Amino acid sequence: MGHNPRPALHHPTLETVLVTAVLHALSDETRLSIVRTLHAEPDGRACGTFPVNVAPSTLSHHFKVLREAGLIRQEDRGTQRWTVLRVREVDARFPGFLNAVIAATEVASARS
Amino acid sequence: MGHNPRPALHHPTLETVLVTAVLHALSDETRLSIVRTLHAEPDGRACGTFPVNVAPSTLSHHFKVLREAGLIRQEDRGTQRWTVLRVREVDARFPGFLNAVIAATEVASARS
DNA sequence: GGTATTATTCGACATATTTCGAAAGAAGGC
DNA sequence: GCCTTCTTTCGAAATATGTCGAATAATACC
Repeated sequence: MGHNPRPALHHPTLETVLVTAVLHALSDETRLSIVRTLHAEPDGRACGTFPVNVAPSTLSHHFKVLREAGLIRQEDRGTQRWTVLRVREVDARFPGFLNAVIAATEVASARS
Repeated sequence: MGHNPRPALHHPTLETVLVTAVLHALSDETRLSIVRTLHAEPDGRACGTFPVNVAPSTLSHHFKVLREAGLIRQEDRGTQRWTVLRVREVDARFPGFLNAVIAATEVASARS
């Protein structure tokens, strides 16, 4: 590999994450859309493949907020950064929360 | 009554409220504390009785955010403004969501 | 009408957050 | 080593948000 490998990403344990940080992370339209997409695709996705309308730098910002809120796990695969939702960990920490949020967004988009 | 009664407060129907607005409303420590307090007291409370540490003007701001997110209902009783959580309406619109959020905060405060 | 109580509004300030383009950087292929 | 691909970082700008004190305003009591 290269002589300066990318630094390892920090993934906080769910126990250290504030409830308000999680709620804040999900209160943004773009981040909520990312989480919905990942919830429907347990195998995850590469950064550049999400159906969102923001600049790549803004997307990096949003991934960072989600990662620091403990909602996603990311790892590098070649030039791509792969993202999965930390469903089990979030469900263990906040039982029923993620499903309720996803369900709430589905009602909203069904009405649109 | 007086000749200039206070204008009626606007309480949006839950159908018109964005999921992100609800999540945003709850992503603040003070507002989350208000919602927890109200969840435990279905009869509601007067504005000045909540165990929070902010100025009255800031509290008014937070009540406004919660009201506009459709989470609380407020009415005037003499010089007091009474507040209740709109539990049934929120549960009807976002089944399981409110309980999951409250449960999440209880885990958090149990760990403190 | 004056006073007390309760709460809001107003305006200002500080901080937080979202956004982007340009530059930078790592991995991979040739 | 160069080029391509993918993504991040940096710095800046705009917007959003939380905070407060002072002033305002309605209700209630006398």
